[in-house]
Amino acid sequence: MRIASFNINGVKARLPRLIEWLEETRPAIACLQEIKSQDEGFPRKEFEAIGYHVETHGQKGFNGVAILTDGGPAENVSRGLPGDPDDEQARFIEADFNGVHVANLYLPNGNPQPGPKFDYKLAWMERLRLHLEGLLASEKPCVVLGDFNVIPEDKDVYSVKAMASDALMQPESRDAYARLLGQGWTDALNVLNPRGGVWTFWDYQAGAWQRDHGFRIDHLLLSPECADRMSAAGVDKEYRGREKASDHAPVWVELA
DNA sequence: ATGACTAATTATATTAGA
Repeated sequence: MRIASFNINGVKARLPRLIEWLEETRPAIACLQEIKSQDEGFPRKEFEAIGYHVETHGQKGFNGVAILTDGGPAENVSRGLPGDPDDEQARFIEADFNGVHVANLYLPNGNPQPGPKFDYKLAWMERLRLHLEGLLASEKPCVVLGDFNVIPEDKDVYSVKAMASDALMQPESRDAYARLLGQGWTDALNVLNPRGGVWTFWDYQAGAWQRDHGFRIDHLLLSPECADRMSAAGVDKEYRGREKASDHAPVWVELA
């Protein structure tokens, strides 16, 4: 079964591209970030028409995540990252489908740094770490995926110099990501491409796509139970080059 | 050193993204 993640940068602006991608690659589970839509405004009928069930966790204007499942509804759907009842940003949704637990996240960007947005990012990552402890302890097959807004290592960015002061690759961001992996998660794209050079995001500006100025910030973390079943993982890079594309490309993992 | 794009919003400039 294929499990995919796609930061779509606006579900309404991306609708034709999104339907096209689902029909062409047909993931069993598709996790979306940056739907930029409230739940009631999400165009669910268009997805249901091609056989997907829809679970959303949205808010007005920005953020927002969704889980699409092929041929049946997700179960045990839970919205919001535990640990801070005052956090109103819609960045996390998790559910079970086909015997796998998927946690879909849109981690805060954190720019500009230093500042309150960076503090929020690091606090969010600490909450995530605590929550993922529990998922690992369950010993169920789990995939934690989405837009992590972290460039894990220098090999994951086209230019270290150009991004040096960005929140995405500050030591604090990288340390927090490394602590997650240290719990026992497998970074699927990383283990299959140990030398790096794999990008999932290309900025709209300055011809970044044409120059291949990208970086890897969309990740698929597999629990040991899932890592054993991984048969392939990759980036659907060509979708970044299409008309009215998102600035992210989809990422996916195939589990036996 | 700066700006470049794109999407959404009680919009015609601002916020946010990365």
